[in-house]
Amino acid sequence: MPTSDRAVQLRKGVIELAILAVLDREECYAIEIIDRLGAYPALAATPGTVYPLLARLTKADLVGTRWAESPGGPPRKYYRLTAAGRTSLADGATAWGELRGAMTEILGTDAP
Amino acid sequence: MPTSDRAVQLRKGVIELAILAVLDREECYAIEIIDRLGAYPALAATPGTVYPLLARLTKADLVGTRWAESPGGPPRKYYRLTAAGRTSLADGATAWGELRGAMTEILGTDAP
DNA sequence: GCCAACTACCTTGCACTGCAAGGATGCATG
DNA sequence: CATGCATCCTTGCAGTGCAAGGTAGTTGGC
Repeated sequence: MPTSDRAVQLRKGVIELAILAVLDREECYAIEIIDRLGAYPALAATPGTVYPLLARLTKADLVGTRWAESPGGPPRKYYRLTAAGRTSLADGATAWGELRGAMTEILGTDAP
Repeated sequence: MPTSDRAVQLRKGVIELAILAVLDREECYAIEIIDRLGAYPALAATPGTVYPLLARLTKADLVGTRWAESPGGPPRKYYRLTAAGRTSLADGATAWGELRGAMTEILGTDAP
């Protein structure tokens, strides 16, 4: 077992959680994911970050892939959540909530 | 400068920010800091994490140190924020707020 | 036809972080 | 003095994020 504690993973893997959340909304290909994250400056990630991460997620069976033609350009590899991915997303969201709550208390700054 | 972008740092350095926040409230020695963080399971950290981190913060002049006798036991090294540390804490809190906002939107789960 | 530009895929190598494990030292009590 | 406790700290590993760079298919001007 690499790390049984979810919270520990979370502190490093905020982007992973964000990607799972994006894919929970709709099937996307990599560059689409990068664009979606780029809409939030705090979450912006580069291909060098996203591609290895998607490879990890695929290997862990949290996402599945599908090739599809594109209307002009090379074919696209679409990613979507598996059942395990949805479970992992739910766990991650819970852990995120705990981290967020703890940080809010410790920072003492309450923002709406 | 290793990293000019604060948000990038934050994703890895949540614990660093938490420690700055603890020291903003009161001067502490290392084991006290570990106990304060341990009050929040999501932020719990071990000595192996905290000592090197405090060494980094000291070297970066974000915290200062002071030795003081203890009532039974070896002397204690107390840490407190410097002016630069307070600035860094404020910056970090802002970056955290942005990350929190982005994650809240992307997760779609709105919790108060 | 053919070359440039664009889109899309992916890999390599480095620096930093978090952590488990383990040491070193001073004080108190049997 | 020997044991226990509080306190300090270091070493070495695994994992993450990222800049930089590399491959391949499609389109469009010439």
